[in-house]
This record gives sequence, C-alpha cells and structure tokens, in this order.
Amino acid sequence: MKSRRSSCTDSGSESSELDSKSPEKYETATRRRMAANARERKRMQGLNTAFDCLRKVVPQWGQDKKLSKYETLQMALSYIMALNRILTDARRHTAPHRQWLDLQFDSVQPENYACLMSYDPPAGQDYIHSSFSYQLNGHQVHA
DNA sequence: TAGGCCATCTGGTCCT
DNA sequence: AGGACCAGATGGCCTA
Repeated sequence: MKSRRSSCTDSGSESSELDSKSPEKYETATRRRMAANARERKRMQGLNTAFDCLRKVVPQWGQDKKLSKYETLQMALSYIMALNRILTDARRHTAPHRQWLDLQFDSVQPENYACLMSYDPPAGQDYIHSSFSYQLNGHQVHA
C-alpha cells in the first residue's frame, strides 16, 4: 500500500473547528471521517479492480507496461468501435463469408473476460446484461 | 529535475 | 442520518 500524505491524517480537517466544541462531538466527527475515508479507499480499490479487468480484455501495445486509466478507457472505446464495425460489416456478408467472421473472433477467448463473468451485482439490483448470452466460436457465452 | 500517474484525504451533493 | 459518488488538493513514486 502506498504511504499516506504526511500533512493529512484520518482524523480530518474539521478537527480544528470542533476543538472548541464538546469532546463527544469531536469524537463522533472523527469516527465518521475515518469511516468515510475507509469507504472511499474501498470504493477506489473496487474501481481499480474494474480497471484491471478492463485491461485484461482490451488489447495492449506491449506486456511490459500496463495502460494508464485514461489509456485504458481510450483503448476500450476504440476496441468497442472496432468490434462494432466488424459486426456491422459481418451483417453485409452471407454464408460463404462466415469463415471470415470466425477468423475475426479467433482471438476472443472466454478466459479473456472471465473477470467480467464472475461479477456479482449488489443484492436487489437487476442488470440488463445479466441474462445476455450468445454463441461465439462454439462457446456458449453467458454474461 | 520536471512531468505523468496514482493513492489518499476531504468537503460537497445527492440519494435512500 | 448515513452512505455513495464526485472533484479538487496534495504528496509520493517513477521515468525520461
């Protein structure tokens, strides 16, 4: 884990204002701030996990250096556009060209998006894509 | 050493 | 009231 800012602590900046108030209020505010910081840390970690999943799915220039968050989003956008184009073009082709389409998807393997498949939505929430499924190179894919 | 990227803290806003 | 989300600020690490 990275070191924290030296000038800031989990106690929060509201301490100075609350110093003059009752110790109970100060304690409560401190506890709330620490809890909020912990939640924010956890939230950002979740976001980073999602970015890691996206990096596994998106094409990379090289394996030596991982894409930054910005680059990952840009690459994902380009990748989706490219796949969309492939599908659009495929619709214009008839059966004799089916092999061509299979070739386009040759590099798309289930293990590449395993992290997305295992995603559990929060309880009580339904997602449209949760019942989505399709056939890809003989693989039945459920998402 | 400057610049890019990132983690963390923080306060504000919105939602449940 | 409390949690989720967001954006700004700040400081650390790394690389050219």
